[in-house]
Amino acid sequence: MNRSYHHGDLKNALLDAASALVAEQGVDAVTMSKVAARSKVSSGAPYRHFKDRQALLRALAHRAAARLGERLVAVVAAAPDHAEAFRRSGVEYVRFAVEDPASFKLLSRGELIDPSDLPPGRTGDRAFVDGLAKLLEDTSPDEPLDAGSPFIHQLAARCMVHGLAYYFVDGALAALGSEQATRLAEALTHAFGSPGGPERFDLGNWSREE
Amino acid sequence: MNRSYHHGDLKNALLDAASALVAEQGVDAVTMSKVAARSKVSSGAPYRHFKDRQALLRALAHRAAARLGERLVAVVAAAPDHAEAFRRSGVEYVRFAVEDPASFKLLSRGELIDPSDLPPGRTGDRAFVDGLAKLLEDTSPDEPLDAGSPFIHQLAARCMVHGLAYYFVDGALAALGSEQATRLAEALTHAFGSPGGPERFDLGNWSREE
DNA sequence: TGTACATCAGTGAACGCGCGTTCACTGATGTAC
DNA sequence: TGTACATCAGTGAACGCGCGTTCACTGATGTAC
Repeated sequence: MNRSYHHGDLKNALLDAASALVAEQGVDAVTMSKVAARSKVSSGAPYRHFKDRQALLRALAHRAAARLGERLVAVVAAAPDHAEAFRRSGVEYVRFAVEDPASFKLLSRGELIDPSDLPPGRTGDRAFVDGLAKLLEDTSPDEPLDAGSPFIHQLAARCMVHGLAYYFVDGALAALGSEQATRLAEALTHAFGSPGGPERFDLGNWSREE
Repeated sequence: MNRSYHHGDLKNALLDAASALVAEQGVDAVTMSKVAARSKVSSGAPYRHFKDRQALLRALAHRAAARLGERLVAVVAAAPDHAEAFRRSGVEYVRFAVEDPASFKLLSRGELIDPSDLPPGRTGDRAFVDGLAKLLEDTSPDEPLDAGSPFIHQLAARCMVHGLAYYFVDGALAALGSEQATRLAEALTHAFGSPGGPERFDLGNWSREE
């Protein structure tokens, strides 16, 4: 924790600088030079802590996933029942996005997430996608899908909160301010009860096949 | 339309090449060199048709907005009533995203859209955001928002289809294939009737203050 | 406490590369008579 | 139809720049005795 010489905690300072760049200009604007300059170190210094640019971005995404995971776990733990846990997870997802847009953007870019070292909480995601795929397989393409299926229900909720978060972070609703995001998230999620399935959204962690 | 020498239609060829790059590697991967190389012309040739890189990207976004606009107009025209028009617009939005992911990605990046030269169809967007803002103002922050409001209803629908489109284009559901996107969009939008408001989603055109 | 040395974190110059953009040029096309 | 000339689209070399990454270095810190 000393900050006299040798910076003290350059690794986290670099991550913070990179995070700010993501929030301001997007993932592609994260360059080693800019990250180093923002942290007031020379251009070579980051390589003492990260093998290369990819490693820094991965570490950043990993930190983002951990932050989202912590928030969702806390919200679920405080909820009185599954239905409320599910609903509040959705609201918390939107809050996370507007309060930490850099993390949200990183998690939306699946290619940065290494599935092998994700924090607890994402276990249910692959199962959800698999279940959805199975539902699609088991239903004839000509028949409408079962609107009462928990998968359809949960998908609708996930899409809704993700879309809302997206509009606030990168879209038309950014001008409204973050408190309004929470209010709208409350309003939208109240239309959805618990599907009786998984008790969390876990939205940010959906992995993508590469 | 001759293609002997002088390429014939280089302008559109450049846009197509850029579009392919967006779909494959994202907006930031669009470089003048790569666009020129894909079109089999020298690196300076694009400057006969576009002032600079920004101009090319803007033209691309403009073309994307026009394509979405046309599709939505056609779908609305074919619908028997407002409720169906609204619902089918949502489905069409998802279909557009999976069939032309490059256009979808471009339209999601508001900063590329010049509001002054958008195709017909986006007129309602600013009104929608304004109406939503007014609803938020008129309601005390401590009171829940009116769940029956057409604004809340339409917002929920817009967020849902945008989220679904996003997951198919850039996220966890990409592995499922585009036919499944349509089926899921049908299932999700059937839960929503028309709010009695605007008869289209116009989702891709929300402008952003810069 | 004091000295000697190993370890470590940050320096700053250097590299090769791909980028956006410019520009004098060349060769095909369109037009006037 | 044929010639002369203006227009236009694409060429390819060149530029300056910021990038990711490397590396010999330096100076602070930690440790052994």
